[in-house]
Formats: sequence, C-alpha cells, structure tokens
Amino acid sequence: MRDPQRVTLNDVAAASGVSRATASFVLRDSPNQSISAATRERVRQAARDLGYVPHAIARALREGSSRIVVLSLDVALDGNYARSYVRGLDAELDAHDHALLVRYEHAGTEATLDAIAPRAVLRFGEPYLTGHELDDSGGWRDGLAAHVSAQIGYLAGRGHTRIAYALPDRETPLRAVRLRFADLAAERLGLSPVTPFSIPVSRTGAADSLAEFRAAHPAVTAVAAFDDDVALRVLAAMRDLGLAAPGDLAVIGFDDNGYGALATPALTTVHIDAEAHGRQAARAILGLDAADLPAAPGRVVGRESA
Amino acid sequence: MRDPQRVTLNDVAAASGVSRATASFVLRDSPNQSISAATRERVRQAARDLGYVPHAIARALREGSSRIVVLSLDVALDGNYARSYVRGLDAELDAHDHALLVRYEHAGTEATLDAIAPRAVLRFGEPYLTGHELDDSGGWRDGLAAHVSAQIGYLAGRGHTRIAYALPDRETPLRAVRLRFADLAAERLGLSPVTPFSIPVSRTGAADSLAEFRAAHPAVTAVAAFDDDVALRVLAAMRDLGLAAPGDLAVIGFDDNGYGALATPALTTVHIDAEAHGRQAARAILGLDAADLPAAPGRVVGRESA
DNA sequence: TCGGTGAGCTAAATCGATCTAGTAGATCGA
DNA sequence: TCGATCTACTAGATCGATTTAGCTCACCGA
Repeated sequence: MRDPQRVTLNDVAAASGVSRATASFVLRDSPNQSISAATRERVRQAARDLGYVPHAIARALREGSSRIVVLSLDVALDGNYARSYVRGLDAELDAHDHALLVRYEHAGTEATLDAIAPRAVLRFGEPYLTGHELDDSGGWRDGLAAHVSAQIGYLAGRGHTRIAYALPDRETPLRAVRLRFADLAAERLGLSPVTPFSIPVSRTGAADSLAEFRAAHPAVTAVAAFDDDVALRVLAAMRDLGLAAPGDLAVIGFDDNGYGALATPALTTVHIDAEAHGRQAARAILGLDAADLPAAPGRVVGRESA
Repeated sequence: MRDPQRVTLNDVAAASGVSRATASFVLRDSPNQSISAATRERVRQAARDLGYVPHAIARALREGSSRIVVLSLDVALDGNYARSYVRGLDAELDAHDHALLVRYEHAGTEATLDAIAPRAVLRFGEPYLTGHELDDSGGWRDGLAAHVSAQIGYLAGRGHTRIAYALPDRETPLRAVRLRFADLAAERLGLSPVTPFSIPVSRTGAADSLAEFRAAHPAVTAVAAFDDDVALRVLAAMRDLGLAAPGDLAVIGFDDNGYGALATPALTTVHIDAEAHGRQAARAILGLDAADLPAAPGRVVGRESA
C-alpha cells in the first residue's frame, strides 16, 4: 500500500540533472558545500514543480529522531493556564518546523513514544508546576510563586488576615509546593501562615468538611483555592450551608477555567496567560535562546466571590 | 546524537547465531517460513535477554506507515463523552499494538501529519457527531438520536409538553442535527416541535436573551440544552432573573461535564458512556470487525434542575 | 543413481534522506 | 611545469526492519 505518487528526492535529482546528494545539499541548505547558483536554482525549481515534500519518516530514521515533540498529560486540559500554554507551545514549535502531539498518559506510554522517536517529551507545565523545591528566590516575577502571591495578595488587600488554603483531597505533588508559596506570600504580607483545608469531591462531603473546618477555625474570613474546581466546590458547600460569599467567607480561585463566571456569586480568580511559558518550553527543548520572550503575567479577575 | 545503546535486530541475530532475516521472521511470526523450534526459541530468548524493542521509525519507513493513529481535535476535550471516547479509543488501539496521539487542529496540520505517516487520521466523534445528515433512522439504539431522545423523553416524563432547545450562539455543524433529532423525539412522544433558542456567552447577555425568550414563549416550561455548558449558562441567567429551576423552568443538560453537580440547583443531564464508540472507531480504522462491541448507553442523571 | 521436494536457512534489495569521502577539472604561485 | 588549492559535484554507506528470491542439504520414490 505504498503511496504510488510520492515524489522523492531521487525524482527531484533526476529532474534537475544532479545527484541525490547535491539535491539534498541544496534543499537542506547545508553549509560547507559549494554549489553554483545556477544549479541551486534548477534544483529548487524542480522541487517546486514536482511538489516535493521530504519524507519525514525517512529523515527521522536517518537523523535518529523525528521533528515531533510530545506533550505528556495526565490530567484533562482544563483551565486557562493549560490552554494558553499549549497554544504557545504549539505556535513556537510550528515556527521552528516542529510539531506538537499530545499524549494522554497511561500504561503503554513507553512503546508509544518509542514509535515516533520524538525530539523531546515534555511533561505538562514543567518547570512551572514542579521543580520549585530548591529555588525559593526565583520565579517571583512570573512563576508559580508570583501567581500564588497575587492570589493571597488580593485577599490581603481586601483586609483579610486569616486565610485558609483549600486543596483537593487527592494527592498531587503540587499540593505541598502551592502551600509553601502561599505561606511565603502570607509571610511577606505580614500575615500568619495559611490554614490548609481539604475538600472532597462529593457535594455532601464538601459541605460537612466545610462546616467542620469553620467550627475549628472561626477566625478565618477568606479562602484561597488550589484551582477553580476546588473553589467551585467551596462555593457549592457554602450554598448548601446557607453561607454567602464574600460576606461570610470570601473565595478566590486559581486559573480561570470558564465555569467560575457562571457560578453565583461569580468566582473571583487568578487568570494566567501562559502562552509565553509554552514558548519558553519550546525553545528550551530545541536548545534555543529564550531570553527575548516576555513573562507570563498573572492577573486577578475580580468578580463577586471575593 | 544517536542512542548508543539501542539494541537492533542485527544484535539479536548475532547473539542467536542466525541471519537478520531469520530473526525478523521469528519475531514477526511470518507465515510461510519453516524455521525449527529450536532456532525460534534461541532467537526469542536472545531478544528477551537483550531487551530488543523494534525501532518503529525503521519499521514505518519499510511498511509505508507508522502504527500511530492521530485524533484530530478542534475543541477542548470537555465533557464525559469526549473523555470516555478517548479512553476507549486509546485502549482498543493499544490492544492492537497501535498508539493514539492527539492533534490540536490549526494551520500547519498537513505537515505534521506527514511527519509521522499515521495509519489513519480520525476526526473526533465521527461518525457519532456528524454524518447524520442523510440517515434519519440510524442511531436510535445508542447513537446521537437515542441520546437526544433520552433527554427530551426525561422532560416529557415529568409532564412537560412545551420544550425549548437551548443552543450556543456560535455556529456549529451540530446545531442543525441536534435540533432535528430533538424534533423527531418530540414527535415520537406526541409533543409539538421544540423551540430553538440561542444563548450568548456573556452573563448579562444570557439573562437578557432568556427574559426575551420567556416573554415570546410563555407556554414553555422546560429547556433541553445543547450541552452542560449551555445549560449552566441558562441556570446562571435564571438566577440573575430571580427564576428557580425546576419550578419556573426545568433544565436538562447534555454530556455530564463535571461542573453541573456543583451548580445550584444541581444540573440534571444526560451521561453518555462512549468508550464503546471509541473502540468502534479504533476497529474501523484498523479494518477489524466490531460486531461484538457493546452499545454506548446514555442515561439521564437526575439531579435537581429537572 | 537421478530428479524432485521440502525443510531450514541466508544474501541482498528495499524504503527515502543524509552525509562522508571522495573525484574531475580549473586556477594559481613559484 | 609541478604541486597545491579550490570549486562543483557524485558514489555509496548509513539508519533498522522487512521481504523476495534463492541456496544447501537431507530424504524419497522410481
């Protein structure tokens, strides 16, 4: 079932009366080759006329890896961060003649990756979402630290001094990191550390947890959430308990996921434009300089809940 | 930068004292080859010992296409349908030694696809979500028709006879199809056709549209929505207008997206298990029989809004 | 004892692009 | 006039797996 009309480099070489090697040199623009302008033009013209498209599989076999970058995801592509990150990554790779493919992680990942010999495999969000273990000072301009800081700062600016940090009840490596940055931000603002608080997925469970938490920590007046998902669960629990935001408890989410605007009260959240992060990741993978890229700004979208 | 420790077929052949051809025959289990049991065992043992993994790029070059199937998406992978579809597709391809990669559509798609010579390119949801233009009868067991029918049927079962169909205001090829199936379902149930109704993204716009719609169609007592997203917009608009669901207007969504449960009132919706659809798509692509696969059932998740 | 057959294997072509190690011929300085 | 150097190109190896076309025996029947 081979494609019978595929135009190969051999065809181009034959059509322009040169060897395959010369044709390749011209089309690849290889350095250290002296080829006359006339010949170059003939080869290029032939390639254009025949509609030559290099066969990427063959090239990959020769080069040892394909021009594909795989993004490995273990979660849904939810939230504005993820969406803008992928947009930037895709655009930048495109600009450098590479392609992005997304892989949903599960068993068998190894074999899959082997199958396309990607130039690189990227785990979603690295190094933004992880890798903060050692570096406390960095990342305050546009990293996770800055974004968490904006979240806490918004609540502080509204006069809140006792703040809870609402977390999903499943384990994630991010929990500890986010909590630490929240504490650091609180410290910088002269507040006491945030009080962590897990909220379950089930709606009744969420209400029970919140009631219990409120009883144990009556001084808390505001909740910063791990993400909008968690924040929406907090809002739902509050409604079920007859509490109003922001009056009884102010709530701020993280990473504008599109559903917060539909809640009542509408969810205040942190919106992160991660397109630059995506571009940075692309440059890093390709070994290019990324110094000229802008930062990924986070801004608070003030709605009703805080 | 070639991987220096890659184990090739040559290594396996050398280690087991046979030619490359023989090794390939054994490992591929090629028919029409007579190879002694002893030799087969030696080759297999060597492959195991060395940890041989066939180089998929080389194989793809030889075979003309790789064992990769690309799923082309133009939307976010939202909702339960999409997630379960991908799960099934992935699992089934895995079972047949193929791999799934997801491609987010945009300019430059052609070049990307060329780069991995995929065995097939699949557009999301086909033939479930499209291709209904000509075929009215199909899909009443587990297709889109059946699922829309379940949605309308649920409202009918609750005594509603004048039903609106809420649609997103952006154009999508699905609008017309869904609307037709809703009308067919209404007709089967002896109801008058559904009244279409577009709801904008902006929250104030949504409230205005709904108020206007209610004024124009006072007899309507229930809304079936295009998806949960639209349904949540309807619920938000209702709250903004001081209306209660299901008292003033019953609302049912479509394709349980996870956020409906957090709304107040919690959103009643149609939950579709599309894993079988994903598996069917995989079989179709690989040219295998899919007769033994189960149907993709849809069921109504009754919560509070209808 | 010869032709035929089948078992058990192998050499080499193939897929398409890349790139090393050349060759042929022109030009130049001494 | 000889070697050196440069320009302009090419033959062929290479990446790794698959597969066609054979090759060498052993054995069988006549």
